[in-house]
Amino acid sequence: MGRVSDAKERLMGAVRELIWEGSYGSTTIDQICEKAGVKKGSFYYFFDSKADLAVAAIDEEWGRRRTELDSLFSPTIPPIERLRGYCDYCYRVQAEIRSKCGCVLGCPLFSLGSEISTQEDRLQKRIQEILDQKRKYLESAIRDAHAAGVIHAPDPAAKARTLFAYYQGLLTEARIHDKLEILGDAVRGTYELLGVKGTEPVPA
Amino acid sequence: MGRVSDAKERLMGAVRELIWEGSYGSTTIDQICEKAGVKKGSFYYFFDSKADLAVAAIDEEWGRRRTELDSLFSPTIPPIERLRGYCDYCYRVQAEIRSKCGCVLGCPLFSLGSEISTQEDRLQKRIQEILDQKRKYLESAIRDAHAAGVIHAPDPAAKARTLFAYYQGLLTEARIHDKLEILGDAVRGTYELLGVKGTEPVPA
DNA sequence: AAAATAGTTGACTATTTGGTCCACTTTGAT
DNA sequence: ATCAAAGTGGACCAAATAGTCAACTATTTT
Repeated sequence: MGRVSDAKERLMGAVRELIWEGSYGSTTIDQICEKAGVKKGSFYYFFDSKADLAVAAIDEEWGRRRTELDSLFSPTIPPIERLRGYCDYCYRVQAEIRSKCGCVLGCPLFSLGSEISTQEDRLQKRIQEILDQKRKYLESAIRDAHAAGVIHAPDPAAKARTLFAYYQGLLTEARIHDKLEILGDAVRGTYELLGVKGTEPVPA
Repeated sequence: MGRVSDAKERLMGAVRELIWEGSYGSTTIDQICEKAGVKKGSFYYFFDSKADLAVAAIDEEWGRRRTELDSLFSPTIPPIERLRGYCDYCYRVQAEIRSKCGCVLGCPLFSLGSEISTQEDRLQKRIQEILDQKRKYLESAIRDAHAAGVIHAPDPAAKARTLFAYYQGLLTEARIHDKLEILGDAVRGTYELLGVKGTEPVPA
C-alpha cells in the first residue's frame, strides 16, 4: 500500500487551529503547511485548495465532537441537566483554550460560518448542516423537558432556535470581548429563556 | 484650502460594503480602491492601512446609526414597544440589504468583531466599544420596563447582555443561513426571554 | 528482490498584494 | 493672477501567495 503518513491529519489539525485562533481569510496555505510541518507539494497531493482542506478538517472534528455531545445529551440525563451540562462543557472548552492560547475563541464553526457566508459555497453548506445538527441536541432536550412538564414549550423547534441563537451569541461575544465570564451567564440565561419552573420570577 | 474631494468618504463606503458583503480578510486594498474609484496613491494619502480605514469607516457609520437608534429607543416610547420597534428595524434593514445584494448579511460589527478578534487591536477595541454602546439601548429599555412593572428584571444589565447575545446570535444565524425568516422570531424570543407579562405561559 | 503504491521534496512560475514615490493637477485664498 | 494647500495618477518595487512539477524516497505487496 506504499508508505503511510499522518500528514493529512496534521494539515487538518493545523488549519483548524489557525482558523480558530485567527480567521479563514488570514490563514495562508504556506502558514498551514509550516504549522503542519508539511511541504506545499504534499499539501496539494492531499487537497485541492484551502476550502477543500477546511471541509475535511471540519468533518473530522465534528466526528469527534459529536460523540461528546451524544454523551452530554444522553436521554438518560434529565433534560434540563443536559443543558446545564452543555453550558458547563462550553465553559470548560473555552477556559482550556484560553489557558492554552491566551484567548477565548468562541465557536469555530459559527465564526467561520459568519466569515465566509458569501464565499466558499461548499464549506458554507457543510457548516450549515453541522450547526443544524447541533441545534437538534437542544431541540430534543427541550422537547423532553416539555414532556416532563418542567418547562412550557409547545414548539420545541422554535425554542431550540432561540436558545441556540442565544448560545452562539454568547460564545461570539466571549470571543469578541475575550472574556470568559460572559459565558458564566449561560445557565441563568437558559433558565430565563425556557422559563424553567422553580426559577421563575414570583408572579405579580 | 486646496482642492476638496469626497474620495475619503468613497473609500469608507467601499470598505464597509466589501467587508459586509464578504469579509475583512478577503477584501484587499486594491479592491477597495477600485470600488471607490480611487487610486492607491490617494488611498495612502488618506489612510495608513486597511485597518485604519476600517476604523474610520466604522466610526462614520456608527454616527449615522446612533441617531436612528436614538429615535427608536426614545424614552417617549413605551419600553417594550422600543424593543419591538428595534426588531422591526433590524428586519427591515436586512430585507433591504437582501433585495440589494441578494444576501442577508447580519450585523457588520458583530461579524467583523468575531473575525478579527485576535488581530487588529485598535479596530477590535473600537468594535467592542460600539457594541457596548448598542447594548446600552437594550439595558435602558429593560430598566424602564422593569420600573413600569411590565417585566421582572432586577438586574437590567444582565438581562440586556442576554438579550443582546440573542439578537446578535439571530442576526448571525440569518447571515450564515442566508434566511431572512430567522429574524421573524425576534419579537417572540424577546417576549419569552424577558417574560413579558401577558404573554407568559399559563402557570401550571 | 522487484514492482507498485503512497507520499515527499524543493525548486520553479505567475500573480496578487501592500506599499512608496513624485510629478502633476485642481482649487480656494490672497 | 498667483501661490500654497489639498488631492490625484500611475509607474514602480519587494514580498507574499497560490499553484505546478518531476525527480526522489519509503513502504507494502507479490
